[in-house]
Amino acid sequence: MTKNFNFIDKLRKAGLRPTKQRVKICEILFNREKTFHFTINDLAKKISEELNEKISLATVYNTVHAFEKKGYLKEIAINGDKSYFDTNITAHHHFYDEDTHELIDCDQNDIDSINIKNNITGKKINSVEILIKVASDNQNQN
Amino acid sequence: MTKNFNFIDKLRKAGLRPTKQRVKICEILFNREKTFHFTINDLAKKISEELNEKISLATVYNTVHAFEKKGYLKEIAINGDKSYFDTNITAHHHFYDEDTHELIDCDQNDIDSINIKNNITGKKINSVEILIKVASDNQNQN
DNA sequence: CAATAGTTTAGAATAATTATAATATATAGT
DNA sequence: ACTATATATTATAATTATTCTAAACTATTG
Ligand SMILES: [Mn+2]
Ligand SMILES: [Mn+2]
Ligand SMILES: [Zn+2]
Ligand SMILES: [Zn+2]
Repeated sequence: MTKNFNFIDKLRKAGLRPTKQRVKICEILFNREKTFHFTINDLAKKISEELNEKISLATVYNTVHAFEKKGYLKEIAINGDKSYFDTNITAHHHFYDEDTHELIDCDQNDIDSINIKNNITGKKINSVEILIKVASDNQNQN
Repeated sequence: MTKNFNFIDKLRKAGLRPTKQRVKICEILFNREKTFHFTINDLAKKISEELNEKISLATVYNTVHAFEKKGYLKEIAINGDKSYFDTNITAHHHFYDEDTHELIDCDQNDIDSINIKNNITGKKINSVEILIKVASDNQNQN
């Protein structure tokens, strides 16, 4: 309850109208201890599980993209299939479990900072991210 | 001409039948000095430009995936929209130009090797890749 | 409260990719 | 070389992720 006022405030500060749907999605995304990595489908499923009311899929897309634009969420590319989003908006690296298709945050202390000795001329670096793909050790050796 | 025999051989060695379409795609992909980064659409366009005959889009998809499975191509994830492929199959990092949507190989000497101090328990690391997103320096400062 | 601008929604539209099933081709065995 | 078999190609349909549309709804401002 108190939390909801926080979300309404948060949305207002970002210039987003605190609609019922946006506040609900905030609750699902940000009322948690740990980072949440999800696809739009994951989120839509969670909404229909945890909520009595439905939110239109278009609204889920719109809201997630609105949050991304305002810096509440980050988009992570894993494959060409679908987009992952991340409630951890700091610069950080990921493990991607190819068995479970899960994204896991990499502890920043576990990787030394990356030094790029030569950038493309006339361009500015916007982000530097590592993706570590892992899989079960006992695999069928083709 | 001599090149084609190489491609036929290359395909045979990988257990792929050297069909007309596969050899043609080999020519387009591998008869070049520099790494080629492309989307299926890029490749399909090149095929229809450089060839007199058409190759069905399904065959382009099938062939690219067959080559990927055999290790002739690598898939690179940039965003959730579409897949990029890479004729440079060695482990390497990329710049992604957000203005032109171009992928550029990063010289291995320009980045020190990455040391991951803690892996996920019970999992084996399959790949470690950096994606450096760059954009024009003189941008609209929102 | 009324006006307005912004939001939600169902459903249509697009775009990337994959599946289907008929036809064609490559290859191994004769 | 001819035939049988497995595999590949193709046009087209189907699927999936995402975005668009336009009408109904709602938050904010005065
Ligand atoms: Mn997006
Ligand atoms: Mn693929
Ligand atoms: Zn993360
Ligand atoms: Zn490359």
